[in-house]
Amino acid sequence: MTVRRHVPKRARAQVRARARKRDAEATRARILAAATNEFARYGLAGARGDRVARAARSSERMVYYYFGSKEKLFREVLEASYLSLQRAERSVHLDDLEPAQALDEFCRFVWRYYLEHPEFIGLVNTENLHRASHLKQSPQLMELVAPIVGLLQGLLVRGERRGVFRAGIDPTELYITIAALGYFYLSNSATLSAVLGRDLRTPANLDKHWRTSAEVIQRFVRAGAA
Amino acid sequence: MTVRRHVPKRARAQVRARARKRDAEATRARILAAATNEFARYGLAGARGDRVARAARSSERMVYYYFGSKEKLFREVLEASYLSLQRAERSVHLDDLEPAQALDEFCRFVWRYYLEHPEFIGLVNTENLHRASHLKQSPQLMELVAPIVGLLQGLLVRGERRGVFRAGIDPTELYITIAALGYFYLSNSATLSAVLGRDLRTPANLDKHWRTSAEVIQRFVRAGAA
Amino acid sequence: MTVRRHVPKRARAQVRARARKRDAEATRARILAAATNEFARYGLAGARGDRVARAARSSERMVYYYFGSKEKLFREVLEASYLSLQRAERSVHLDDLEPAQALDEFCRFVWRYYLEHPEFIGLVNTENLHRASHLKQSPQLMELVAPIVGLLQGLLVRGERRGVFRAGIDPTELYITIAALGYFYLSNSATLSAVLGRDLRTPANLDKHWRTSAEVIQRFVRAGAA
Amino acid sequence: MTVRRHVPKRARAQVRARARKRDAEATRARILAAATNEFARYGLAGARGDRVARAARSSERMVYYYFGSKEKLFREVLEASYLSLQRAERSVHLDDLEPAQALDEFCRFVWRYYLEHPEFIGLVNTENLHRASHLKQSPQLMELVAPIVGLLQGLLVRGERRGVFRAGIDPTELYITIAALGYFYLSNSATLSAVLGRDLRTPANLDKHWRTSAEVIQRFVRAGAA
DNA sequence: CATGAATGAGGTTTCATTCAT
DNA sequence: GATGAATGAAACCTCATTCAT
Repeated sequence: MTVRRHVPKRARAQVRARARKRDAEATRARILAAATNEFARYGLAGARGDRVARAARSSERMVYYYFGSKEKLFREVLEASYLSLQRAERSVHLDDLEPAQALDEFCRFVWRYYLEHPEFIGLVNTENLHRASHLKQSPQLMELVAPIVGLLQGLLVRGERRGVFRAGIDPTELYITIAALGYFYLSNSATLSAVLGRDLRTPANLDKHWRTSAEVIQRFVRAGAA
Repeated sequence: MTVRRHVPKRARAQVRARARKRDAEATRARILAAATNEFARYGLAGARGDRVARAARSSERMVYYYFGSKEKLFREVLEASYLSLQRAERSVHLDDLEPAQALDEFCRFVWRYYLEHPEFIGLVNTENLHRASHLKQSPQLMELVAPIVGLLQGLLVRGERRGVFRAGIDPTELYITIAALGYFYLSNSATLSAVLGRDLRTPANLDKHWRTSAEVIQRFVRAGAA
Repeated sequence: MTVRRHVPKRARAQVRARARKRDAEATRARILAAATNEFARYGLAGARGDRVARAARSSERMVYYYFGSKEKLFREVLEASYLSLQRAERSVHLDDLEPAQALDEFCRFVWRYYLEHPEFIGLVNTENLHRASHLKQSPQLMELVAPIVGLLQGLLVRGERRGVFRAGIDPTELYITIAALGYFYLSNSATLSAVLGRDLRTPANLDKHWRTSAEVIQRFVRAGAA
Repeated sequence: MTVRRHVPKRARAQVRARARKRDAEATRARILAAATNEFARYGLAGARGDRVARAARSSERMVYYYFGSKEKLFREVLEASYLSLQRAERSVHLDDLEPAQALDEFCRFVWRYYLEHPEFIGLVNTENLHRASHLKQSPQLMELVAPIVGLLQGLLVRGERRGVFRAGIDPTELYITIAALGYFYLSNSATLSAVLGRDLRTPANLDKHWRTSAEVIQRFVRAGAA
């Protein structure tokens, strides 16, 4: 008989459970991750339950065990994606920078986020196809972006006071403009590349677009002749 | 029973054949229109053959009779939509206008086109979900937008010569930027409205966005301090 | 080449179609018959689509092709069963008989119908489990039994005038009583047999019950001391 | 933290065990009650384990823990229901009453029992759908109703001796007839109401039916002209 | 040419039940 | 003794497509 150090009974059970794949949290998380990818790639209608199950190293049955239905799964995926964006947004701190630089930083953040989270773009497109019906069911998400607009507003006021930004800029419109420049380019890169005969996904072109976008924004807010 | 004048048998057959042909083409057109709407609203995976058939006052069987398969139908719909855009673009004449005004006109055209052709946005989003795989199969469409970029390039050169536009602007990037501002706003209005707590589809907000976009572009190209 | 008599083109097509099992009416009818049996034997929840398909020498797909859903199939089965009963009821003619004999004849008809249509009992029990929710959706069935009650009423009046039936009998209650005696015995024969230790389905016992029932009814309506 | 008197460890364990046992039995009872309701409302095939668990404020797992399988649970429910009826029947005492009045009392008991135990009707219908297969597996239930038939037989003999009941009435048939009048009316009230266009569940109609039934039985047994 | 009938394959979901502590 | 996690099997239903005249 082997000697063993005392370990709390509960902890031991968990260890064994995890080994045997009886870890609810982990299973749920794997399914959610797989579903995020699936919905982003194929949309809601095109997503397949068995692909989700296989990618999550689980079973289709488990998907329903944890999420109830395809639509509910999509809702959770969407919520999680927006919450993820929100979390990232909270990590942006612009107060220490000069207004122009801060705005530049913000644009860079947005661009990077879209670039590094293609699944977000896929999910949001799908949700727009469905006229935001799932989003509307998540009350907590209704005021998700509000803080980010507030942040931009503060920045505009600060810049205006220092005389570097002009007055009269709607922060919501500014936010939409910044988002549009990055989102559209990445979301539509496939058709645009085909139709413009130019691969928009090469590092050089990605970089060029980022620099163009930054300049578009700077010139838009900059104080100066009307 | 109706009385009818004697008409040679052969001629009568021809008339009937022509009528049938007209009907056939009308049916085909109705199916194509219905399918355009269906694919735009529901995506490729979400589109339903029976809905197309019903909306076209035809039968599912006819859809296959004329188009062979769902994917081929989608391809035809997509082609027709891009050709429609191309036709509209050819109707834009900017040579008689001042460069700044001409650019404004162009922006207005793009915005209007997206606003009045929501199905185009839906189809393009769907095609991007499929990584432009259908578009790539239509050789004639490969250089569809090229002329429009050429047009912009001409405009930029003209403006630069007159000293109203600055140098160094990539016409392709300019085109993408103009497109982005309109497309993103309209394509994502549902989720943005939900998340910003502001209905982006009200006439007032649509107009505000159009004016903001026009200004973004003007300030971007305008000659002046770097 | 074989000589053959002229046969209308359409008829020939039908013949061939039937041979190849492309006869919509017949397929639909086979499915309906199979479903009637299935629902009667197993109830709505217990009925299985594949059993219906197999019994109908068709496919599960065809069941949905013709009936849309399990519930709609059940509704059609139920409607058809009630219509079948109605048709049988219309064939009962009691006007030529003496009132007492006519009533006897009517009881016999009811008893026989239940005895020869066990599927009707099964379906009606199932529908009662569902609180008649399907029946309520078939407007045409709402006044199905009304005529039969009217017929009984006429009989009661006639008997009363001749002094052989007493006054004050509610025809609806009489109908329910007649139905109850037969229906309950046959519907519950399994549990009753088990619990009474006597096989209620032997010919002798079936006959005894029929005779008892007839007497119960006769003594109920007969004129005489209160 | 509550202060508590010192109690020997062993005794405390016993108390706890007893409490647990009480809890266990209470849980079991709640499940049985919930299952009774569920099977009565939805039949065997239509019954859902999770609904039973929720209604019993327990878990699906516990249902299997205590009852092993859905069918065994149904068997227990059925047995308990028949035993409940038997218990009620044993409380009926008719010896002190005049035969006619005693029979009336008996009819009233049967009617009341059905009226107040709709779950009994639901369960029995379900069991008949299954051709009494579960009932046949419970040996103790085989002679459940025998005593009640014996009671009726005694009553018939008594009434015959006093000259108020006629001879030759089969007590089993009498029992079935009494049961039929009440059971059928209540079991089929949904479809009958729909089809007769008259709500059989109103107090007035329930009362009218009870009175009719009582008269049917009295006239059936009463001594008098053949 | 046109069409009513048919269908294989696979999708989502549910069900009763067992595993493993 | 009690329980959270898991699951195989099969249910219902849908989809894009073809058959056969």
